[in-house]
Amino acid sequence: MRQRLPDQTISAWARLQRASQSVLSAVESDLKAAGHPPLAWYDVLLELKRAGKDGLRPLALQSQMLLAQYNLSRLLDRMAGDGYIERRPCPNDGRGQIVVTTPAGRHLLKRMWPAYEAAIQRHFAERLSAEEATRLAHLLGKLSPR
Amino acid sequence: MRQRLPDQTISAWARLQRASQSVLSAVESDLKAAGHPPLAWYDVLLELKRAGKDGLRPLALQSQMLLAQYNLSRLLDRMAGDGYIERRPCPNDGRGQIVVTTPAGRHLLKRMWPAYEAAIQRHFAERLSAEEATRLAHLLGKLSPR
DNA sequence: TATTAATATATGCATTTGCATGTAATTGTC
DNA sequence: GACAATTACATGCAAATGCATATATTAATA
Repeated sequence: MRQRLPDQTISAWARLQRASQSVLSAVESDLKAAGHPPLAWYDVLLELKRAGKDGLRPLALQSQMLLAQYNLSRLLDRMAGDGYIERRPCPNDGRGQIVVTTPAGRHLLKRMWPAYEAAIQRHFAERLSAEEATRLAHLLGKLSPR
Repeated sequence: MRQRLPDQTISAWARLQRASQSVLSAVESDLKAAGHPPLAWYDVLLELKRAGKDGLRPLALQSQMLLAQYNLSRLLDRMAGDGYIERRPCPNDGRGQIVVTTPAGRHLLKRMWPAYEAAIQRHFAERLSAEEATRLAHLLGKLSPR
């Protein structure tokens, strides 16, 4: 321990816990109320869409989403079980897979967005000015890998 | 849906998810590596300590920690099982309880702090200047209840 | 003051997470 | 090019979480 933490730091830390907990669970709750699957499903589908035709290796999804390997593996199980994604063998690497969205998955992504956008608006965006959002994004960017 | 979300807002939102996930799990992991219970245990003990001699109703802890009622109930089960807290009948309200720390609980709070402080330093504080921490605290404060 | 509604907390059961480890393929080394 | 080490992903089992509902008590109403 090099030095005692200053009060503003402790306060920022406490608020990070509270704010993320509060906003994330409110958004999750709105999604569920609209009859949709959890946020993580949306995130997976979005990453896959961004990745395009070739899909993504689970490994890449993992580091993008900061999800534990076994959690992603089971999340993909569930999403594949519901027909939203497909696992394909990876041509370059026999151990790996390529994950791609199905048409149903791409459709789900579209269907979820209105509820998701409204939830972000209600629980997050509404509480910040444009400038505040920019500053917050900048500060939070310092806290996660790359 | 009143309006499309601006890009900075979406970016801030995405970074809130990533940053909180990244930092919280890193801190949890350091605590566990040091042989300590999860963060939530520390939070409970700290709130109880702040509340002083009279302890707290679970209801109060719940809203302070933004924890679901059943989750808090079971968290208290575990902590009581390990002897860190005690549930006492509530004099004013026969339905309720008063939760207080035991000596072992107060001791745990002290023992956990060095590892916790170091983890906050390493994964959070180190990445922000004092001024940035202040600004971050201010912005995050807008996002959670009161 | 019965009776109904609301509140505080607990709990059975299904789902999810975490941990440890398994399996199969690939890479590195000699 | 054989063999050990590493990597990618899966999985059995225990713990935690979420959901629905139960139980006991207090507050509200008629």
